Formats: sequence, C-alpha cells, structure tokens
Amino acid sequence: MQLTVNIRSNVAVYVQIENQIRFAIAACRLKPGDRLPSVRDLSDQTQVNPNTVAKSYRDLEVMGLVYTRHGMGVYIADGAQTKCKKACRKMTVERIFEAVQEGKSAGMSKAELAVILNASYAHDATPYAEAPKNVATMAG
Amino acid sequence: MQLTVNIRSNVAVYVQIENQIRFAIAACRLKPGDRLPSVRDLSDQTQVNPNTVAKSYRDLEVMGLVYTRHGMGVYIADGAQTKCKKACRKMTVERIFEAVQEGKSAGMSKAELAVILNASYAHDATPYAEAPKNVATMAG
Amino acid sequence: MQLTVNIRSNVAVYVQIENQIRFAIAACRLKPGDRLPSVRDLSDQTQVNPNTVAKSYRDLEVMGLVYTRHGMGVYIADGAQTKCKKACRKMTVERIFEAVQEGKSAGMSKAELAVILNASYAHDATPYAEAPKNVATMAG
Amino acid sequence: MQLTVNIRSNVAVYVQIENQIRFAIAACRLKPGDRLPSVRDLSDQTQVNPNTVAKSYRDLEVMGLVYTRHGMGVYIADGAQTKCKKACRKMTVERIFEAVQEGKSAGMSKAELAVILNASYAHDATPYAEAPKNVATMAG
DNA sequence: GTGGTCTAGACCACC
DNA sequence: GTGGTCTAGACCACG
Repeated sequence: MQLTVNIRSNVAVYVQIENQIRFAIAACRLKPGDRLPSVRDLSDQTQVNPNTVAKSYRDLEVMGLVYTRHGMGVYIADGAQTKCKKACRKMTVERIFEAVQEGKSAGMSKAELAVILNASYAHDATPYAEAPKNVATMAG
Repeated sequence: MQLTVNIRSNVAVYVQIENQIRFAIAACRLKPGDRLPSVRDLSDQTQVNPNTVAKSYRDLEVMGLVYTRHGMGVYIADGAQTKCKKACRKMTVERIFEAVQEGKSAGMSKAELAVILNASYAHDATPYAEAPKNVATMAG
Repeated sequence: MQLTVNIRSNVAVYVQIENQIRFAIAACRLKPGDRLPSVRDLSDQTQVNPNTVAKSYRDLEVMGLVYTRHGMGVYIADGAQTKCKKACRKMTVERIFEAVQEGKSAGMSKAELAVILNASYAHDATPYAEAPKNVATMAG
Repeated sequence: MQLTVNIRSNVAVYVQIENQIRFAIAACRLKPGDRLPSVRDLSDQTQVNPNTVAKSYRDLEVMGLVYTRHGMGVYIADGAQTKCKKACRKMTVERIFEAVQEGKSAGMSKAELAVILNASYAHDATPYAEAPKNVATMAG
C-alpha cells in the first residue's frame, strides 16, 4: 500500500488519503482483513501530520470501510468493496458531470472533451498530481 | 446576463459568480465593452450579499478580465476572451484529468468513463446544480 | 486650451481636468483674465459627463484659481499663478518622493531611478497617458 | 518581517500591505518558502481588521506571489521574486513618469526634478509616510 | 492554532 | 446612481 500526498493540490490532505484508500478498496488492491499502515508509519512516509492521518482513518471508520482493533491496527471491513465501488463511481460521475457542464458553458464541443478524456486515461499519474501539459495541448 | 447561484454547492458563491462570468466571456456571450450588472442589482437578483458580489468583480479585475469605471460600472476588458478561453480550458482539462485518474484508480474502464461524459454532455443543467441521478445510473 | 482625458487612468477624471488647468496656469499657458472653455464645450470635446466638468470648475473656484461671471463664463483669477506654482511643485515633490521610496524599498539604485527620470523627461506625452515601454526598458 | 500601516495615507490599507510585501520580495527580504505572519498576528501588530489583512493575502495569492496551506499559513511562492521585480519596477517607472510629465507641464526643469529625486533618495522614510518638508524646500 | 467564507452595515469617492 | 474600503462578528474547514 503506497500512498502519495500532493501538498500543493487544492484537495485537502485528509481527503487525498481517504480517497486513495477508497479507490484501492474499490479496485480490490485492498481486501477485507488487510491491515492499513499504522498512523505513525503513514505519517512518516507521507510527511503528513499524524493528526491528519488519524482523521482520515477515523472518517473511514465512520463510513464503515475499516475497523480498528485496539493495539493491533486498522483493517479493511467486510463488504467494504461494495460500498466503495458505489461511492467512488458516484464521485467520479459528479466530477465529470461538473467539468463537462463547465466546458460546455465555455463553448467546448463534445469531441474536444472526449479527446481530453482519452488523453487523460492514457496518462499514468500519481493521484492528485497536476495534469501534464500534453494532455491540455494535444486536445487544443 | 443571467446568473444563478447554488448556495448548497460546495463551490464558494463568489467562485460560482466568477466562473459563470468567465465562461460567458470564453463563449462570447459577453464581449469587450459590455457592462456587467451592477453589484447591487446582481446582489438583489441572486440574493447574495453585495460584498460577496463585489469580491467576485474585484477578483475578475485582478485577473485583467474586467475594468472598473468608478461611478459608472464594471466592463469586460479587451483581450478578455483570449485569456478566458485559455484559463477555462485549462480548468476543465484539470478537472477531467483528476476525475479520470480517480476513476481509473477505482477500476473504471475507459468505455465506462466515456459513457458518463456523453450522458453529461447531453444533459442541460444550470451551473453548479447536482448531477441528476440518471446520468449516474444510465452509465452504471 | 486643449485638454485630454484618459478614462483608463487610475486618476479620477475630475482630478485630471483640474490638474491640467492648474499646470497650464503654473506654466503661464493660461493667464489671469483668460476664459476657460464652457462646461458644455469641454464636455463635448473630452466626452466627459458635464457634471464632472462642472465639478472641476467648482473645485478650481473654491481654490481661488478661477472666478465665474454669470452668463459670461469662467475666468482665470489674479494671483492664480503664484498659488498654482507652489501647489503644483508640492504635488510633484510628493509623488516623486513616494515613487522613490517605493523604488528604494524594492532594491532599486539611485542611478537606476535617475535614468528613469531622464527618460521620462525626454518623452513628450499627453497628460495621464501610460508610460511608453521604452522608458521602462531603457532603464532596465 | 515588520510592516507599518499609515491610516492617513490616501493609499488603501490593504494596498499598503500588499505593496510592502511585494517590495520585500523584490528586494529578497522575503524568499520562496518563507512564511508570512498569520492574518491574526499581522492584524494585531498593525491594528488593522483581520478581514483587511486577509484581503491583501488573497490578492497576493491571485497574483501568484504566495500560496496558502490551509491551517498552516501563507508562504512565498517559487518564482515570486522574478514576477515582483518586474511588477515593482513597472509600478515605479509609471509613477515617476506621471510625476515628471506633471512637473514638465507645470514648467519645472529637468535639473529641478533631479534635485527632488536625489533629496528623496537620501531620505529614509517608513513606507507611506508623507514627504518631509525639507525635501520640498531644499529643492525649491 | 491556521485561513476562508459570508453577512451586515457604515462611510467614502466618483459620475 | 455607481463601485471601493473598512469594520465587526459569526461560522466553517484544515492541521
């Protein structure tokens, strides 16, 4: 389980952590029973304040995606994948929907947007990295 | 020039106003020399505090998209469209890029994402409205 | 008496009018007894709202630089030159002082500032026009 | 980082703050990565309302000179010095240019203006203080 | 603790 | 009538 955090992103740090874990669950890179890195380890690894990591874990527990075994660590809960897949899909739909509405409103064509989507999909990026320039230009 | 504000959106009100004006400029619905509605008028129309509207107008001025003639009103600046088109496109590219990376990371296929994009484009929404359910489900 | 008004200047229109008349008095281009253009003529000539021109004339009268002969027009007052020269000099001193303090604070040398002054003086501009690029660059 | 605000200046308070920071960046007294004083601290120190300070910081962010880490503070951005130096120089050039045009128009000689510049440079003032009388008179 | 947003209301300057 | 500035205070989100 490798997490990356982009401090300069406009997405809050704790949300970045939560989402990466949720995506990993949705994509089966994390399965029920798997153990998450300890707060301290993840904090060291990502250079993020331990309080922030703890908040992410707490939120995930509230969502019912993980459970804590005191003194043992934090584990993926049963049924997490089903919940995650639904939620992740909804989130992605909403974000694409918003972006598309904006693009339309600014006069962009459907074809143009499709090109951007394809170029984005072709690109492999660490989560929350900035979009590379060629994505923007190749669709220009 | 008709603006709508969605108080329930997670996007800040003043950003909603700024963006709608920027999109309008990018799409030539507002041209250099056109006058924006007065702060008070827009405030009345949208039920938003005048200070908030003024904040939007000030930001647009800092971006060089509008200029103020004191006592007269706020006007679209020369060259605003060029600046806007670039900036709006970049913003849309970034948002789609992020959403696609998230979707990929959660195990969604390119075809699936394309369907969402098409469904979104087909839908006519007021800016900053929530995505309608059928967009999510029809692509499900 | 030829006046020019730059709408895009950050200096208020009525101040631009007042100052140009004051400078003209200080430099003896306008002498006691000379008649100013009528409010209406100046308004037509400069495309400025008549109220604004009238305000300028009123201000100048309050300063004791002009006097109004009802139905006849507005005339330069006796002793106007003495008053103007002092006031104009003071104004110029203050503006240069402020600009120099700013330049120093931003790390500019005295020599650099002197070059800018010389370049500015060499240039003949209509009042309140933007500084031409070569002034900025030749001192770079 | 010591800031002073002159309430009696005709320059808006928030602009005074912005400019002092910009000059500090241009002169390398503030470097990329440095943290600005917190909004509340600067507010206490200068006796200015926190909203006003926040407005300055926001504007600087729009200009790309600083970036915000939510909950952490505001930091000088990479490349800020280059942007600042250019902008500060341009501002100073414009102000001197305008003042010189005014002076010329009022009949002042180049030598006279140079004397004022030298006297101003020799004087050490806190930002936005009024020009001391001797600057005006020594050049008289 | 940090900054961000929004409201409310006062006062000023310009046209 | 127009926009600009500043204050005051509340509430939220982030770390």
